[in-house]
Amino acid sequence: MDILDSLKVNVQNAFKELGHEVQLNDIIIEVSKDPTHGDYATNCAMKFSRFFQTNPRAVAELIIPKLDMSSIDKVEIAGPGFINFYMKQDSLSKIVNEVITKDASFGAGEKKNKKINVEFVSANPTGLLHVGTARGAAIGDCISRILAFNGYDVTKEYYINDAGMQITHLAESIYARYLQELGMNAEMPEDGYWGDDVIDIAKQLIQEKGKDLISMDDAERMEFLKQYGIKLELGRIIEHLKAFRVEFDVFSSEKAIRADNAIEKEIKFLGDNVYQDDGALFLKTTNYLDDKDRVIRKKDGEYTYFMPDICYHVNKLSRGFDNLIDVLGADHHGYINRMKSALMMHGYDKDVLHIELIQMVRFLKNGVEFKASKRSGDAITLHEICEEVGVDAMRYFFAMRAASTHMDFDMDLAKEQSSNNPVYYSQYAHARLCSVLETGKDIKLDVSGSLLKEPSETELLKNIAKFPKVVEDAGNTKSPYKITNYIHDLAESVHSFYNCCHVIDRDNLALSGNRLALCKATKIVIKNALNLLGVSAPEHM
RNA sequence: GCGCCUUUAGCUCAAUUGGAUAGAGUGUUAGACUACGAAUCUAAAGGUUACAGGUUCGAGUCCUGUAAGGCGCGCCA
Repeated sequence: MDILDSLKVNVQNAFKELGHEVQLNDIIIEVSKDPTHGDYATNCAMKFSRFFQTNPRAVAELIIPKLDMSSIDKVEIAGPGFINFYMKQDSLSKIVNEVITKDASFGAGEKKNKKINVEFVSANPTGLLHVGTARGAAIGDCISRILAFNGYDVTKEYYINDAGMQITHLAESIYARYLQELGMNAEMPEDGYWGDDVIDIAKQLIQEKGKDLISMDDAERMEFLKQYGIKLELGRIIEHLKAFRVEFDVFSSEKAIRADNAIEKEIKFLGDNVYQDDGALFLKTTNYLDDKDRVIRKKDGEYTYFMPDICYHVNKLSRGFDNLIDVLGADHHGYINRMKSALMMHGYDKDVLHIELIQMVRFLKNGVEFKASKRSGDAITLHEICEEVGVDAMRYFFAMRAASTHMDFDMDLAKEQSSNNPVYYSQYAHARLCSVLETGKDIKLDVSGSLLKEPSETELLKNIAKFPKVVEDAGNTKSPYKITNYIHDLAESVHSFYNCCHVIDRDNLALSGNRLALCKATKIVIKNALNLLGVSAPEHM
């Protein structure tokens, strides 16, 4: 049991002796920011003062004599009723051995035996991925990594919209380019895709098939072009995502979801929730969370995108997932209650589906907003920006802020800042530790940590001990930025420690062994944390 | 008009989910390498937490109202 948990249990037992049952989760132990407030503190005397009909400080007076002091050096009451803990040195320093023993698994949560499906990116395969999707890709991937580390069984999934109108437009665009490349007259369709990628596809098509397509009948050619286009576009998307260190476990196709009359069966299942009005079919989502009923089949007999999406979500749940997470752009927020309503018609709780909204990123070029669209083909691609800025910097940047914040991405700054980027601050801490360990590799490590007494050493010990709690919190709140903030704090205490404590002293091998062990433990934690963000932990920079 | 998100230091963001003197980065100013990596460190300055009320031992955080910005409100996806 780690130091924070044992303090919680300690406090819980003290309450029990006083005749009050308190939930472990309701006891908050915080790491004191100010050293004059001890190492750790709890507000529980204030929080539960109502049990005792007296003021918080008096409650603290009651609790303190009941505490088990075996790992605590000193306790004091402060301010309005905080209880500050001053820990015995060895109870803090034993974390060194624990981290080194657990190594890559330090910080990991216990197996939860729960399956979570995280769906993200899911961009239409009609062009290259642009930077706008990068934030969702980074955050979705980080959430998946964090949840997996927390002990959940995570499946990363990509939904391919391969049955809608966009794909038809893609096929038409490819054919127009194909004819043009063959020197014939052809106009691009009105809703066509003008990017260079479509021209590339047309060229490749000519190499493989020559002029064969011209003689095909319309329906056959259309079907062929759709499949061909999807295959190539999706192939490049996957390739670029892989370069961004994002890989999926499952790809689901809308076409496959629609197969076997799945939609008709679903409508039958929805039964009384479906009604006809003005020639269209509506779903009575207002019976649940929505403020408006939604059309599922248009007057012309076509289904709206909402309908197969319902089938898709039901399909995911039928595969045995306990929870679904969708990572969506904030412009889809109207979609949340509608989808939850549909799932509630299946008897699911509204919370089986969590939708993580990613706020828009505004791209600035020379200080001016840069609007780009995929259709016109002038969008900046994910691939381009990765090459210019670097994957580590990109991922760190997107993982740095809460998903709900509207953020600006300044292209010029991103490039120029590369040596000034916060990611290097954290990576440098790791590289520095590696370097020290290399220099002192002949000195025997002392994992007892018994000689670590400097304030900057204590600070470091408390910070690495906190890691499992940070991971848990980041998982529960699906907030990668909490990991990023933590890494920054940790790196700060590393640099601070490094500057005031000389690690390798050949005249004091005992102390050196202690400090090298601390370096090793810290290095492990930084690496584990960076890994949750998909950012590398270099040994040299 | 309705709904969602946002508003905290000059700028970009935190604040352990209601706790102690609201913290980091960046920018500004002043210092620190003949020791393990100066992509670093140590300081200083910078705040009426958009505004007005309310709830309580205690509010940046919760409630009500106001203002500003973004995004939605389609038988598009």
